[in-house]
Amino acid sequence: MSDPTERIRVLVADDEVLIRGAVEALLALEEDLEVLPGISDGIAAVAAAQEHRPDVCLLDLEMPGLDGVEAARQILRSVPTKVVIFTRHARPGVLRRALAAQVSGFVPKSTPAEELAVVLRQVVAGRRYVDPEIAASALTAERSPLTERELDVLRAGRDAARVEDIAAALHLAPGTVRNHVSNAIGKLGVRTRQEAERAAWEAGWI
Amino acid sequence: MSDPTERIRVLVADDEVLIRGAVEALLALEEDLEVLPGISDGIAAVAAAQEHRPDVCLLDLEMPGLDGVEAARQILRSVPTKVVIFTRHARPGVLRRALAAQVSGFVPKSTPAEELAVVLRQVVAGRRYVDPEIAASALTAERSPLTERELDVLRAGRDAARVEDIAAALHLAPGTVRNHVSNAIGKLGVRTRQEAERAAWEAGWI
DNA sequence: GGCGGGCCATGACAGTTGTCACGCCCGTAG
DNA sequence: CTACGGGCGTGACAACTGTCATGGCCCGCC
Repeated sequence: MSDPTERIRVLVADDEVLIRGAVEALLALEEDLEVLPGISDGIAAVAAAQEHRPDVCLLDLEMPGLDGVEAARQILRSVPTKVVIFTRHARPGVLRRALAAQVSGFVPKSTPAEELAVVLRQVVAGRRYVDPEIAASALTAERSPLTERELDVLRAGRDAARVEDIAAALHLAPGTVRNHVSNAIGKLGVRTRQEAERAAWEAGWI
Repeated sequence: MSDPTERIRVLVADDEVLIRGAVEALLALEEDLEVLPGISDGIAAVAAAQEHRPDVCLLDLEMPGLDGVEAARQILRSVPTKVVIFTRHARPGVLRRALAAQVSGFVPKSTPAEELAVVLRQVVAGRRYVDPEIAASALTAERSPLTERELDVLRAGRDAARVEDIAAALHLAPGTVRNHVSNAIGKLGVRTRQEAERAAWEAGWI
């Protein structure tokens, strides 16, 4: 896989073309890396990975079509390669989800640029790399104080305007939904349902 | 300023270090560009611009401390240089604000990477560059259907939880605020105050 | 078995939000 | 001058949201 005479073949997927181009340029500076033609969305990334069989895929988390973790899952199911996720919002919950999908690396966009090539080499060599900052916060982060049902309600609330809609979607009485919402609001220390949803989202719980 | 024997000196500011590094690497490939030490926030960008007096500053719009446009305003007030803003969310209203701040270039992060150096050269040569896509949508975008007062209310609502707080901030009766909100909701075709605020924000009206 | 404790479900109640109909002021057209 | 229309400000009213007290269910533990 990492025969020293062969260069490491890297596939980069990011919908922000400017950034993808920049990252590709950065990686192309490394003599032992070969950058494959870049990709702009999750579905195309899966197809490209299957076609080119790169040594490692660098996937942006936020992409149209398929998000990075989902794309990683599909790629890893069909191609013997490694995946590194990189993302802007490094929420602990996402890290968990990514690791569950057998991703080998996880870097936030706040890491120094020089690190990136190092991480790719490590990952290709069979090791894992997780940004220490995020790893720490994922470990120290207390598990969600919210109950399963409360999470359900907040999740359902993300695409429902009125409480009554949530109730209908979950086959509950409106009062029940209000109660779960109220509990969540109390636990999260916020004042409104929307805020609770945002807070839970940012904590990576939904 | 662009003496052919001197290279163009570029200052890049972006809080996402990985991306900044990548962009710097991309620009460093161009022989006629000299990349100065990068910066991670708006305030530092102003200081760095004053110290190094680059030919052009490439500023990310979303930065902690000072946002790109505000940083541009301060830089242009004190240093003879050009500014190019680059951003993820290219809303027409932001473009207006940027141009009002005498910015010379405006590129979304979805432009192809090769463009970037071209834009910088153009700007240093005294011309302007605005992403044609955004320019078009800024021109065709109908002016806000909202009245001045309605915009005020939505603006004030962005950092107030309850309607009553908005009323207090604007020295109005709560009922009046509710009325403006209601009008805005109707005009924007949404169902709740928060949605109206988001819609107005994304349209670049507040 | 009997006893808490946690979670879920529900309805009553109070506070907040959105809708409506109205009055005021001002600029303009007839 | 008068009528009209548009924007602003206001209160009454209805709908929605968040809080609270209550009860059922399941599980672990004397």
